Amino acid sequence: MSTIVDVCKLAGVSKATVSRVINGNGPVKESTRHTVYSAMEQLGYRPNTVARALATNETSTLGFVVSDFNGIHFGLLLKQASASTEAANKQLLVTDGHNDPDKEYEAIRKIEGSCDAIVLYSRTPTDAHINQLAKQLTVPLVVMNRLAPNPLCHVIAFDQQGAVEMMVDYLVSCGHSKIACITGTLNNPTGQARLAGYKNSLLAHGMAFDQELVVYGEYFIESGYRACKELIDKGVDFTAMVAFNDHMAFGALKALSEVGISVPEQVSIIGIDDDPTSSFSSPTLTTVELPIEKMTKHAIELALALTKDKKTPSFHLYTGRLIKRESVIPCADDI
Amino acid sequence: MSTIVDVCKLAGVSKATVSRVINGNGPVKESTRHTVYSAMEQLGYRPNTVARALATNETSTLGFVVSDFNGIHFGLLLKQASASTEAANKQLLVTDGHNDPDKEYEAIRKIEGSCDAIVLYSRTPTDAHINQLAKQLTVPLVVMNRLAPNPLCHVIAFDQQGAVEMMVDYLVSCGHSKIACITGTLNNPTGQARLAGYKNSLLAHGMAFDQELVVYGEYFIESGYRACKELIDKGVDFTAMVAFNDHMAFGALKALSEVGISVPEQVSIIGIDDDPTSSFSSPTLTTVELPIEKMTKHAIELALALTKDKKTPSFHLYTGRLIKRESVIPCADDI
DNA sequence: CTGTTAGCGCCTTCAG
DNA sequence: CTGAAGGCGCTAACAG
Repeated sequence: MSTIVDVCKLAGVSKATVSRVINGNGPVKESTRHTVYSAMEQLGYRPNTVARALATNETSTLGFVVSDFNGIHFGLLLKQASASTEAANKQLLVTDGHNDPDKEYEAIRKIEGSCDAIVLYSRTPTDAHINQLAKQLTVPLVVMNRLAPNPLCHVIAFDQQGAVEMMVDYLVSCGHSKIACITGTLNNPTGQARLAGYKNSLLAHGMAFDQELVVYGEYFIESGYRACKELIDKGVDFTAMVAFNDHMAFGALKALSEVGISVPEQVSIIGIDDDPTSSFSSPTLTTVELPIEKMTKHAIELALALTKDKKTPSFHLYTGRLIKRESVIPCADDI
Repeated sequence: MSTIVDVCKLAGVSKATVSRVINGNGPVKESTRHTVYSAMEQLGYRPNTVARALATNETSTLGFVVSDFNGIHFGLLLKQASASTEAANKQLLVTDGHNDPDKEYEAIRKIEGSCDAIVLYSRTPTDAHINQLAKQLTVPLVVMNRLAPNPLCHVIAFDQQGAVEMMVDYLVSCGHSKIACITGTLNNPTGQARLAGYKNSLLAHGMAFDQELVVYGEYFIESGYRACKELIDKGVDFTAMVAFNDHMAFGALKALSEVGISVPEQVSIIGIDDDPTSSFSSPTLTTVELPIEKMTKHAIELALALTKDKKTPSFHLYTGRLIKRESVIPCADDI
């Protein structure tokens, strides 16, 4: 690989001049600029990224950490992240947090030195983790998927509780009162907020919270299947069901159809995510859409901006949107 | 951020010594090693990744390029890629090729300088693209998803044609003869090989290829829906259907159910991918599983090995595995 | 076992 | 408008 010195020799100029034409800054006479260009071309010269990073103290890459590469929104998330990053002519360094706050912490500290800012999309870390990170990190941090503002870092949030409230409200407005719930993992803020939304909406409608109607899921399709089966096996009576994501709703659909319970005639179902498959299940799934792409775009752009100049920590809340499809209808038991 | 010099001063030793304890190479007296360690700790010192990369000419990161972040296997792929990479204590620099060979080429040239080897998982590039890359790249290249050996780079391949042959063979063995086909995009080797598999298997069974039975899809669920609808609208007669991936099969399932054609009683369907959802559709989907994780692991490990010492280009072929579920049954028309 | 001395390839004042 | 020189932080011979 040829270096800047090779270009210097061939073009008969100094490193400074070559550097100027590479970076398009500083004044260079048109003619010398030209000779330098052709020298570079002749040599197939490409500036060394690493050397440049060392000299400028800028890597021109953005770190992106997700809790688990195999997560639901992952494709969209990275698609958008990559688009926004490339639009700014930067690179994306992505890392998997392995759904474990400690591993995630390690992962972040590891990539810290290779990027100019970090965006964290994760469900696992506690506030303590985040705070520690924000304090230790030498690069700006933008956190997605937190529930509350943080005095130490910027957060792009989604109103998890509000989304589930929206779902339950809708079911109630359709006359349902026996509303089952398949939760997600409850050991993190997202799951907890969603469950709070479920309880809260019931409460708001003067309905009692019944533990028996609640089964535990883990966001995967199988866990929705299993959870719903559990409900059926226990003989719990319900006319509607809230699933903490679309995939689990699909699993529930399967469990219900296996025992001959028809959706939506006997049971209405609603999910969250607006997974692409939701328009193609039978019946099509009523759900709440998360503005993942908008949020991601925002996060990346914020992170990019922070590499230029720090701002005081901000908080941005996004909300979901109800998408009505076939899986919810008025309650048949309704009197 | 403290540098190696700060550690030197505090520990009262030279840079060389500090470097030795950091890298655990070269002899260092136990006691001085200890003082250096505590100095580092006291300062919260962390070696500068970029500087080290410049000095060693090794970035300890691996480039991974996918044709599209929002692709089907993407989650699993990156999950495995990240696992293998981290196992080797390296980082993953991923890039989206935007389903366009030229953009992809640019993307690769761009990350080239930031990694020690590159793994390319893509459908779009032609052999010419690959060859050009292999020639120009200054780091080793491992390509996944090619169909044939390449004299210039290592390839980890999947037997696309064989997979579809397997599918058609199975349908034929079930007595089907009017077998429709929803293709994927046909402007790349994968789609072409799969279509060749379809034709080839028919031929092998002495059956004629009928263009009317073939509709064009683009791997998304909607395109499967649309393609199947097209078939139905045209009044084409078929008792079985091959879809070039599971998602399109789901779309087809929807289209069929909308017009009251029951699967598998009236039409059998088979897909490729073994998508997690395939066990939960109604009916569950017969499909061919791709050993994506194995292939990815292999690719990463090979790439990692190549950073140590180059080997002469190799070719590794993986094959699919038929997974029988409910969506295929013997042909009713069978006499 | 440890220190000295060059670089790695580029950017960036500061002179001219 | 251009060149010289120092430095980014670390590694790696080479001496001692």
